[in-house]
Amino acid sequence: MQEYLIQQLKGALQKLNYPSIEVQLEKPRIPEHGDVCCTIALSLAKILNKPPREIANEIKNNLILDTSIIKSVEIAGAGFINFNFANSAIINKAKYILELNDLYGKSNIGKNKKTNLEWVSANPTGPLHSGHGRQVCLGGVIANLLEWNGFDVTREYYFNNAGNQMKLLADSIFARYVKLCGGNIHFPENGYQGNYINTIAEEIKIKFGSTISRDHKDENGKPLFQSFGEKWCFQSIQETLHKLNIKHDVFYNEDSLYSSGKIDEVISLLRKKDLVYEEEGALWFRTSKLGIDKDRVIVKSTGEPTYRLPDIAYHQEKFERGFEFLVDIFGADHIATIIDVIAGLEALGYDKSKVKVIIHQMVSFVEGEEVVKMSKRNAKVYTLDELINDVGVDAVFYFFIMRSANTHLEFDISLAKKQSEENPLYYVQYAHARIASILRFAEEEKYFTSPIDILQKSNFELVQKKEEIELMKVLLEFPSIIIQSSEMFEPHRLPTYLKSVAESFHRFYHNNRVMGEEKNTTQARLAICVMTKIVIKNCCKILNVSVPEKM
RNA sequence: GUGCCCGUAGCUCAAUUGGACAGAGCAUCAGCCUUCUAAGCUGAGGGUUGCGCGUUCGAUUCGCGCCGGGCACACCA
Repeated sequence: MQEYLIQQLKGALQKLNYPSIEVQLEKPRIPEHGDVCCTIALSLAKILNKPPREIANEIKNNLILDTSIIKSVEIAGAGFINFNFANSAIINKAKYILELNDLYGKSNIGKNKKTNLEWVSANPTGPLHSGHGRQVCLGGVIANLLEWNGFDVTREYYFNNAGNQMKLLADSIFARYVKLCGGNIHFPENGYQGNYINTIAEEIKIKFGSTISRDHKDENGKPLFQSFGEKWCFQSIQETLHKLNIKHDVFYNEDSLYSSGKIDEVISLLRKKDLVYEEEGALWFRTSKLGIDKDRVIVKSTGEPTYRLPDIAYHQEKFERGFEFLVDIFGADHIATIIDVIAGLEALGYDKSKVKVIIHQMVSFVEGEEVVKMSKRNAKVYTLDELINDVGVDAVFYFFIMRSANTHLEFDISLAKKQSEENPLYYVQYAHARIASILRFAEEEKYFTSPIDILQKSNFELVQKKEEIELMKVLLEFPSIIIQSSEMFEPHRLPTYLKSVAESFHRFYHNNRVMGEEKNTTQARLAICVMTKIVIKNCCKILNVSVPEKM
């Protein structure tokens, strides 16, 4: 329908000998302004030096439109051209929803582009905490969205199990272990204080007795406290991800960047471009040459690189593995590093438009009036597991995705827990359950309920009511919502859209009885129910939210 | 102090990538169940989009300057 209109508008412009600027259609906010509108007359006004309404009128007079597709054309406001679609056109298009079913909403704008999405990437020093949830969910949904749009997505997790942080983990566990065994040693400064450290220490005590030393080796000859701690933490992280139905394809260890020589390679490449220099025993990256306020150290005087260097090498390595598009998701607290990494990549000759970095703002949790304190300092960490236990997987996804990533998110735990009308998740799920209930009834009454049967055997002429048409219009927006959300990396558009679907459905349901009307009308309305169910189901699938048959 | 993000109804947030009278939910108030799920529907009130300039036919959206909040500013990751 839209393509048709654009063609006709282009034709009219040609006839009028107007410059052929790009014709775009928009969806007006207010329904009275039509199903779609066109602002081309406004854009042309300046070029042609003519009042926009006059231009709009000329365009309108030169349009030849099929009335079975476009019902009406109106000039309004400053020079908007508003169009209304004919019901028959809407109905015909809506039939595709039944035909496509599980595939409805998919596109191929990604053209199979090899895409790497890296996220979560927490180091194995503890369980995921609730704040990680935002990133976990964002990445999960964005990966799904990209796949729905035809990208070839590899889900990747980058971790570092070397260095000071792991030693600190081991020291922390050992200190707790000694305490459990009746001894007393100083707990490391800045050590990890979570309760899980105790848990790990207890497990070690049970398994290895109470007399092993700090440098006790495991069966592979590695320091036991570190390797045990790492394994424990990684397993915890993976179990949490598993609960959320998140599966990474690749776990990439930072270590391989060193063993493969990638790190040294990056240094020598930067050196060739005169972007590094030595000072006070450290190696500095001349970021000030790249539009950044000051230079940064990339290799400490101890010989260890800072995180920037492996991060640059890692991104380079991803390109070398053949990825055409890299997507990273980071919390706002990483903003400074990303700028350096991108600058580094650009300096090495990579196209920064092939790297998309999504930065999400922090999350605060509230329980009723109370703010849930999250502190790494003390032992009171609200873990992601606890959050999942408190509100369930569906609410975790829905609430984290519901808001735009670049604003601070307030996660209301008590609201997410509530099994009541206040909870926006239920509004959507309830619509699905309602439809499922109607369909169960319809099956008993021997109506067609499968999409294919309905498509072939229903008389769509009988769909005439206002709420029926309005609902179909909303359902027809789905594919473009998916494309927009993906192109803009804004999955929060999905819950917003779902709400409008549920709203239109509930209104339709309230004003029109499905079962019990004349038989053909009943069948036609069942068709609308099935279409709606398909859209809710497909959208929820991307969101990782379940669609209950009963509530 | 410097960089990034945010500021929209009492609260939590939208706003189609610059469009028409800025929209929802919650909360408040008033209605609707003998019928397929009332976790629903209908209506009412509630706003100088933090403030001020500027660009534009047109600004919540873009630019500049203030004010307020968050995050980051290590030879930590």
